[in-house]
Amino acid sequence: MAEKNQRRKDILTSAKILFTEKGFHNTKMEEIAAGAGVGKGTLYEYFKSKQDIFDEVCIENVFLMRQGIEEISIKDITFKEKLIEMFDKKEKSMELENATIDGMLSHKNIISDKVVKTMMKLIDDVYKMLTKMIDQGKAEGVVDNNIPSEVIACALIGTMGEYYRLRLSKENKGLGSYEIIFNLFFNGFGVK
Amino acid sequence: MAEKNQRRKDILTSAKILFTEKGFHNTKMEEIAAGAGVGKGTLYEYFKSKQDIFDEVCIENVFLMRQGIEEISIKDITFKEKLIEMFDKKEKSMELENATIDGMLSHKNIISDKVVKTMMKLIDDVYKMLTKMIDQGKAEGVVDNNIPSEVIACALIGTMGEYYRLRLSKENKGLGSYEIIFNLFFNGFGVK
Amino acid sequence: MAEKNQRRKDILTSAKILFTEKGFHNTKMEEIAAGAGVGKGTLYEYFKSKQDIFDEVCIENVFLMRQGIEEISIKDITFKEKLIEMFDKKEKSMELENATIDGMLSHKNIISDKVVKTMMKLIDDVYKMLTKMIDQGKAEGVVDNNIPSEVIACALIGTMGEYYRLRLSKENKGLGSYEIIFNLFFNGFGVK
Amino acid sequence: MAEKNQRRKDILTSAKILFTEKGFHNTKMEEIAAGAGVGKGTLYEYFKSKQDIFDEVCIENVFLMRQGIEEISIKDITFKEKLIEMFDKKEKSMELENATIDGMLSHKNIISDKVVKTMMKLIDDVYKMLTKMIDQGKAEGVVDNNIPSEVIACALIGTMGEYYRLRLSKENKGLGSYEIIFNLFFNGFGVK
DNA sequence: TATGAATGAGGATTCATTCAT
DNA sequence: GATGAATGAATCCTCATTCAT
Repeated sequence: MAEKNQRRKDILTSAKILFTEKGFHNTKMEEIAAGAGVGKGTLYEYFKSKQDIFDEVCIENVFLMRQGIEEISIKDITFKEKLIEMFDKKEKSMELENATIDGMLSHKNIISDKVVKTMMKLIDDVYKMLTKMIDQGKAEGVVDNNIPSEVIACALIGTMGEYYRLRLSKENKGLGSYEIIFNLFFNGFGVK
Repeated sequence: MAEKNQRRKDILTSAKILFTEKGFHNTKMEEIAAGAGVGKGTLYEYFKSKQDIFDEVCIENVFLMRQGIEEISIKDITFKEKLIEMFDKKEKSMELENATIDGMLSHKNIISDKVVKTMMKLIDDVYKMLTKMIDQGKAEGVVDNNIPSEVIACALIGTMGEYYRLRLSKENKGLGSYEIIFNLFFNGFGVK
Repeated sequence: MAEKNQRRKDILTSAKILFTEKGFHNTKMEEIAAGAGVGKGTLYEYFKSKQDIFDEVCIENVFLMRQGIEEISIKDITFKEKLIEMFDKKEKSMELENATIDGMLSHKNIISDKVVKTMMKLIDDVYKMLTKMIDQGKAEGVVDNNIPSEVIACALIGTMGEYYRLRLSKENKGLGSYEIIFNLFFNGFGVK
Repeated sequence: MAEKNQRRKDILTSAKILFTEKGFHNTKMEEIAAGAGVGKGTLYEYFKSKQDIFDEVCIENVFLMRQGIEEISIKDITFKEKLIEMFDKKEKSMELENATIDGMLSHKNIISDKVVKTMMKLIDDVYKMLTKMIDQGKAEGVVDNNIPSEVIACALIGTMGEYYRLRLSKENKGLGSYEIIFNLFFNGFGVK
C-alpha cells in the first residue's frame, strides 16, 4: 500500500515537473509516464484523465504553498522574522521551479472549475494568514496601525513575486538582497 | 493597401481577444477567422501560422504597454502625477482584459524564442523608463536617494499587478483606492 | 452541392459495405475513408462520429427495405403477384449483401436508442404494409378470412428470412424454388 | 477437480450472460471475472483468450439447443406433440434470454472460423432431426408427403423464430397462442 | 485575392493480456 | 493455483495547414 502510494506520487512528481516546464498542452501522457518510470496505461490506473492529473498537481502546489506559509505563521517568532522566512521560502521554491500559484493560475483556461474554487479558497487562506501576521506586527508596534493589513499583504505578495521573477528572468543579482526590500517596505521610498 | 492593413488588424484583434479569453491551445484558427469576419484560408494570406499570429499579438501587447508607459514618462508632469497615471492606465487595461504582460508571459512555453527576446527587450524598456521616472522623483526630492531605483520599480510593478489582480478576482473593492497604496509606498508601513 | 452530396453518399456506401462485412467494431475509420476514396479527416466533415455513420447506415438500410416493400404494396397487381415480387426482392437484396434488418438489429448493443426507435417504427411500417397486402388477398378470396393477418405476416417474414438464410449459408439449392414455399403457405403441410 | 470444473462453468455462465446482454466488444474481461466471482487473471487459467471464451459460449449455446431438440425428437410421442414441445422450449429459452443461434450467428464477424464450422454442423444436426420429425409426421399420415421435409423445416424454424421475436419486441400478445400458427401450418392460409 | 473542403499527423484513452507475488 | 497491478498496441478524433477554385 505504501508502494501504491509511491507510484501515485511518482506520477504526480513527473507531471508537476513537466507541466511546469512545458505547460499542459505540450506535455504528453507518454512523457509523464516515462518520467515516472511507468507505462502509459499505468497512469490511468491512478488517474481518470490527463485533466485529472493536472488538477491534482495544481491543488497540491497551492496546498504546499499554503502549508509553507502556515508553518511560518504559527511559529513563535516576531513579525519581521516571519517575513524573512517567507522570502527565504519563496526563493527556494522558485529555484526548485516549484510551480507558483501564478504559474498555475495562468492556466486558467485549463483548470476545471472545481479546482479553481479549491485554489481560490487556498489562496484566500494564504491572504488570511498573511493578514494575521501583519496584525501581529501591528501588535508588536512595528507596523503602522493606520494601514489596512490587506493592503500591506497585497504589496508584500506582489513585490515578493516580482522581485524573484526579475531575479530569475534576468539573473539580476543587482537588485540586492531582500533587506533592501524590507527597508523599502518599512520606511517607504518617500523622503522623510 | 489601407484595406489590406485593416484585414490584418481585424485578424490580430480577433486573435488577441480569443487568446486572452481562452488561451493559445483552446483557440481555433476557425474561431479567429470567424471573429475577424474572414475565411480560414485568409489567415494564411497574412500570417505564416497560428504561432505567427500569437507571436505578433504578444509583441503588440507588450509594445502597447511600453507605449503607454512611454507616453506617461515623457509628459511634463511630476513623478507622483506620473505614478497616478500609471495606476489609472493599468486599471483600464485590466478592465478591457487587454492581455497583460503577465498573461502573455504565462504562455512562456508557447512563445517562440525570438519573440521572448523581443518581449524581454520591451519589458526591459519599461523598467528603464520607470527607473527614469523614479530618478525624476529623486531629483524632485520626493523619493529617497538611498534606495536603488530598480528596487522601487520592482516593488511598484509587483504591487500594482497584485493589487489589480486581487480586485478583479475577488471584486474586492475593500482594498480601497490606490491612494492607500501610494501612502504605503511613500511612507512604508513601519511605525515612525 | 451535388458533389458534396456525392461525398456523403460515398462515405455511407463504403461504411455500409464494411459494417456489413466486418461489423462495427472491426471496421476502422481509416478503412471507411479509404473505401470512400477520401482522407480520414474528411469523414468528420460529414459525420460527427463513427457512431453517427453507423446510425445513418442502419436507418438507411431499414428505410430502403421499407421502401422496397412499399413500392410493391402499392402496385396494381394481385396479392399473389405481390408475394412473388417480395420474394424476388429479398433474394436480390441478400445477394447484394444489402444488410438485412436482422443483421442490423443484431448490433442492438451498438445502435443508439434514437436509431433503435426509428428502426422499430420502420419495421412496424413494414408489418403494416404486409398486413394490408394480406387483407387484399382476403378480399380477393384467396386468403382464409379466419386467420389473423398479423399471424400470416409473421409466418411469411420468418419463413422468407430463414429460406434465404439457408440458401446462402448452405448454398442449398435443394430447397427448390419459392413456389414450393408458396404451395406450403396456401395449402399447409397437413394432409387433406 | 469437480471444483475446477465448477470454476470453468462459472466463467462460462458469466460470459454467456454478458455477451448476450452487451455483445462481444462491450463486454470486458474484468466484468466476466467479476460476474464469475474470480480475479481477472484467473480467466486465463481456464481459457486462452476472450475469443476462446466466446467460442465456447457460442458452441455451448448451439449445443444446448441441439440437445433440447434431440431430447424432444427421441421421445415416444406424436409429431404434433413434438411440435408443441419445440414451441414451448423455444419460448422458455427466449424468456431466459438464452442466446439464440440467431443471436450468436449475428456475431459472425467475431466467431472464429473453427467455431463457425462447429456451429454449422450443429445447426445442420438440428435440421436433420427436424426433418426426421417431419418424416414421422408423414408416416403418421398428418403431413403431406408431397412437400419436401426440408422446406417444411425451414418454414417451421423461420416462423417460430419470428413469432417469438415479435412477441418479445412488441410484447404483442395479439398474435394469439401458437395454436393459430399450427392451424396455419397444417391448413395453409389459402381458401379451400 | 479569398475561400473552405480536404487532409493526416499527433495524442488521449481503452482494455486484453502478462507475470511477479 | 489465484490474483490484479502494470503494460502498450490499437484506434478514434482534433485541428493546423494546404490548395484548387
